[in-house]
Amino acid sequence: MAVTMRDVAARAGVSIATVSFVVNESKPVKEPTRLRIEQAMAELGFQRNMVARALASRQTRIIALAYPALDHRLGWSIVDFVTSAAQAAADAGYHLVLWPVSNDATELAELVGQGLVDGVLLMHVQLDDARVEVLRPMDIPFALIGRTRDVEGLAYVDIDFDASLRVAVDHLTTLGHREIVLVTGTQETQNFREYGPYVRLEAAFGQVTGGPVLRCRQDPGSGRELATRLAVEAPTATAVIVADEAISAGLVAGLHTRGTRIPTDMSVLCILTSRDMAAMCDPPLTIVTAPGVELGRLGVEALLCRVQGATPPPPVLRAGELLPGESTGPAPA
Amino acid sequence: MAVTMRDVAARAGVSIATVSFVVNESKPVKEPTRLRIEQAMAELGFQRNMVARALASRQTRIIALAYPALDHRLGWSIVDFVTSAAQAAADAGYHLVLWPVSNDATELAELVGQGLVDGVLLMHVQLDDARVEVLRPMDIPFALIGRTRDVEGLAYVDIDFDASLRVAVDHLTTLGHREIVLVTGTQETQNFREYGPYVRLEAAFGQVTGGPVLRCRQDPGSGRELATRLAVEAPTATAVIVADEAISAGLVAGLHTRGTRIPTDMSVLCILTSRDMAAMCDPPLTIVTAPGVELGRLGVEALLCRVQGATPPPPVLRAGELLPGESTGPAPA
DNA sequence: CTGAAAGCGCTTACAG
DNA sequence: CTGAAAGCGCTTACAG
Repeated sequence: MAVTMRDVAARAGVSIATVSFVVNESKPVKEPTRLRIEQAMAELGFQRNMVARALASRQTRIIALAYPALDHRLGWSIVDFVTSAAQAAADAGYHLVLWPVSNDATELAELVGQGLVDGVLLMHVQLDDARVEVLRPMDIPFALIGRTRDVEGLAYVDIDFDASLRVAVDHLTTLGHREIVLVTGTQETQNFREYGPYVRLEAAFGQVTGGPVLRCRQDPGSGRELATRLAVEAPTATAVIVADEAISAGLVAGLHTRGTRIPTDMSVLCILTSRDMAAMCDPPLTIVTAPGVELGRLGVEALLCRVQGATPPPPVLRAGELLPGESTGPAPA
Repeated sequence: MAVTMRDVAARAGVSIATVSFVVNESKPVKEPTRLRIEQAMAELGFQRNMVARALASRQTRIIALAYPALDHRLGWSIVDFVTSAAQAAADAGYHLVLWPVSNDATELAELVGQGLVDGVLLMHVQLDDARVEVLRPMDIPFALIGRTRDVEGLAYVDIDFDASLRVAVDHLTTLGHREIVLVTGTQETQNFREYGPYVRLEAAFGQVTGGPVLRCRQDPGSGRELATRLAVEAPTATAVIVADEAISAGLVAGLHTRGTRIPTDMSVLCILTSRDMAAMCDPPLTIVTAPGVELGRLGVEALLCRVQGATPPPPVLRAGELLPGESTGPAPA
């Protein structure tokens, strides 16, 4: 039913090999021959069968995005990230398939063993990530969005947490704040520990300020309750840096409810989030952006370099940038 | 390098056909033979090559989720939806690939022509959707999340907008509100017109209340400005139903800034959004939920019925349910 | 119940 | 520059 290379070859009076050469531009073909073939293809509406091509060439041109569907709450900025990764793949002639895999990683091995994908992109990487150890010996190219403790030999793109955090702290200290709290998310499940972003932000925060860290479940309801905890556990703090989108909006709402004025009584800065998120709060939040769109594209590009055997690009770290809103102001006297 | 059926067959002393029969359980195989084969598979760590299987069986077991990446802003509830669709596909032994396609639909025809997918799931359906017309004659199964004006012969799952809106309006009228405004999003691009959800909500709203409709760009910043428009264009309204997540949070923040008290001066209800979204606002919003998780699963199931040639399930409409928050209250006297 | 063989629609050495 | 042919790793009538 579908038009095959055989049909095109017959119509153009050539062999299917020659058709393949022009379709793939894989070998020079004489002008007149090429024109005949191209015309035949156009007339018949030929489209090459990707599955057959995949089998013969040992390349599916599909890459997988593995994300731990169950073990970690997906933030909203994930939308930008995934969209941009899918688009970057499409631009390079690849397809992106979504693999919701549990973090125990055996599932990942099975999936890879099916031979359906040319490479795997891992997101939500933990410091010691079982998935990396599974993939390493499997001779399938992979790249990380995020990074493990030991990144020797790995292809990855990640946020520059040190720089991002410094941007946030600098902004606040310039405003006169001396007692700053950092809020990160909790590790929620057995299979999910030592999430890179939290560990690295906390480490950077410890170095720069030595201030206290509060951990909070990653949902707006818990963020709301955090307003109370903050008053109890860090009564003298004048500013808070929140490292999770879901928490921050809830926190702002919770502070409101308690009658804490932002930024008069308390400055709030949300780190690694989006402009839209900022505008949703009242007052509009000061944020340090999450480079999600950029990381999606860079991650796919890094992976495709490996897939295509090109020299892998050096690992990339991207810092977020400060977008001043109205949720931060001078420290109270 | 990889273990093939040929290897397994050799080791078990059978033909590859027989191996295939046990792998697929497609024909009865005598107990002892089956055991030998299963042992051989285990010893060799055999996994069948999905690409070869796809070529031979004419089924890739991949389904595509086509979403208009550029023409429409993705809401946050999309995360639940996509995750649930991917999971439902995985549960049924299928993979979900993301296709960011422009709305002009020729791209879609090309992608389908590649023979990579067994079926297509369309989201963000417009009343007259070019993609549906492209797909109809292409003898590839497809299903819609949402629905066109004419649904004759189509497989779809959608929100029950009439019922969902009625739930919202009932809640407000019970509280004594008589002047209610509906806020929907704008159609932003040439390629994107008459978005089903807005058209249907507006129609239902017209029938039930006859009240005014305001349209707003779908981002929190515009939602914020909407607070002012509301005062000008519907000065006597005491309640507003907002049909977009991005707008609603901005609106609440904007009302705050203007000094409008919620719900004392104005009740705000967000329709078709999530519990998390509700908790992010202050006060926590009263909402009618978006059945995103459920629709993701149902959409995949409807599509797979068609793919597998089963009798297609009857179209499903799901209403959201009311989750009372603190953003709605008695109408001011 | 099991096997030999054709075939899915391509790609890719190898000849010429 | 072009073609005949093997082969990618399976599935599936068709025999037996």
